[in-house]
Amino acid sequence: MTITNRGRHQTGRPIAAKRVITVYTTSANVAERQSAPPSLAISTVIFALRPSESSGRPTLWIPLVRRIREPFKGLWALPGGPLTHTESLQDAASRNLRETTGLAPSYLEQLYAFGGLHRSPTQRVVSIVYWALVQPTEAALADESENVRWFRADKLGSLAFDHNGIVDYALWRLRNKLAYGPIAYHFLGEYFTLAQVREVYEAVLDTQLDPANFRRQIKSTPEIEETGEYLQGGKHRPPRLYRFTGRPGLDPDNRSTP
Amino acid sequence: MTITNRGRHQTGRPIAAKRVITVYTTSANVAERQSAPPSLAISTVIFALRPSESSGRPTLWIPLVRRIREPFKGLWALPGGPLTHTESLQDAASRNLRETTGLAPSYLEQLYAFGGLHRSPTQRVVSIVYWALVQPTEAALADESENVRWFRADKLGSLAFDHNGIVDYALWRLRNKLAYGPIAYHFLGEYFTLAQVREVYEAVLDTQLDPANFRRQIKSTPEIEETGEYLQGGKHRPPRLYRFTGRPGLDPDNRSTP
DNA sequence: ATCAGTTTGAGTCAACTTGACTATAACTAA
DNA sequence: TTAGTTATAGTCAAGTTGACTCAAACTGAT
Repeated sequence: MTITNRGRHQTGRPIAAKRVITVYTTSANVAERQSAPPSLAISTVIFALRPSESSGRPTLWIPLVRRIREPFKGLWALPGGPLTHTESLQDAASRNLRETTGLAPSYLEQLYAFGGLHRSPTQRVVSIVYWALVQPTEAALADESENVRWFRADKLGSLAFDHNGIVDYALWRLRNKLAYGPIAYHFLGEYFTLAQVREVYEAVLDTQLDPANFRRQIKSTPEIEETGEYLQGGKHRPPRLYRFTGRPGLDPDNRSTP
Repeated sequence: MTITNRGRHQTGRPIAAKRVITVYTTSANVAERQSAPPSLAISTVIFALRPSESSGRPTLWIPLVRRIREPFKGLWALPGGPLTHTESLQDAASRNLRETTGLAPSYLEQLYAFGGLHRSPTQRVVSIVYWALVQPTEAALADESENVRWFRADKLGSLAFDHNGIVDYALWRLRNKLAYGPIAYHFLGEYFTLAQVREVYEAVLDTQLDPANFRRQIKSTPEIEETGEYLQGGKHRPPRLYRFTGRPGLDPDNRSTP
């Protein structure tokens, strides 16, 4: 939509009016590629917390899939795929996530539409990228195979296409949202202690936070609710369990959902 | 890009592999439409400050274009058009802006990719929407015609497609950015007084702000610089002129530009 | 039973920020 | 010269933040 004009150059639809006949094929030549509309793909940057091998403390991990064909055959890339006609962008991201990693996200938000001319050497592709958070219980069950593997977010190596830049941007966004919005809870289960929330912040922002000040700040946010429950089993005073009562929504797809 | 799979269901490219032959035409039937890839359009929400007719104080205005064909023929819509193959998303937005309104934006940022299934009654369209700020000197020169007209942002009436929702979201984003980031200056020229900055805030946020407190806060931001110049000509003490020294960049397209 | 070790959770205090408000400065117009 | 207007500095109380102290409540070892 959004096809508008002043009655001079443009004609209603993007390509329609010329009655272009386009043959898509994997070996399309340059002329054919130039007349084809840019392909549209959906990708997702998925974040989960998993214990680091060294320290055991939670750290940020991202699942990637290995490319099994050119371009960038053999390199790791973000999970993604085409957009089908019967699903919205967010549904496509969701489906994609499920198909490649077996995961159901607890938070899913559009990140950005990447459409630079030379993102792929073979084709003009516009990628609409989402970012997702999954809970550790989910992440532990996630499919892992020869072609799907989890990586520490700070040790990714060189990825296919412009995916390193996309991950950097997703990380920036995640840190930003964490600092300003109630997002940390989507990394956790329904009940959690304030220390667990702090561990999320410490892992994502890569800093140490003062426990006393942190709990004061978190407790002052309205989206969190005390329960009467306590987490037993530690070698110390049992911490109280809390529950998240807020709703995610900020972007247009989520804003109206009640 | 981002076409990845586990070697089972998917095949490299979205549609390519089946060697589909697709005929695009304005009267394409349902079967043809379903096999065509979703069309990609670029639209822009353009904001400028113009004096209100009633009070004379600056208020937010948006240029719209009239649709000259179905669907929604006769209704007002956001300026937009197709994405060509030789331009990036941002360039397409920029060109579009220039072609429909004659404007050059002083700020341009991606807003969101809208891709709901039923946004257009005739076609599946994914719109990548940008939002732009233009300076009032520019806005005053802007083309206006039978099919291009400026509207007050708070009095738009019913627009084509889902454009009312898009404008609402753009407004929300503008207000957010204004509150947290150095964005107000893009509504103004190179030199400005602190009172002018305050007028921008008051117009966009639709509130009254205390002049003394406002100047204290603004002066504490590093992106602003005192000049030795003063604005003469008022019926009062001449205010000092300031200059904006920061850079816009936050999203991936702008982050690296030095 | 008691004690050492741990984390939870409340509280204190100084530095800083914010909103409401006062006062003076510097111009124009009458 | 004076009234009107906005610019700009400053004060003060309330609220927030970061560094820090300390008691509470558990476990495990002695």
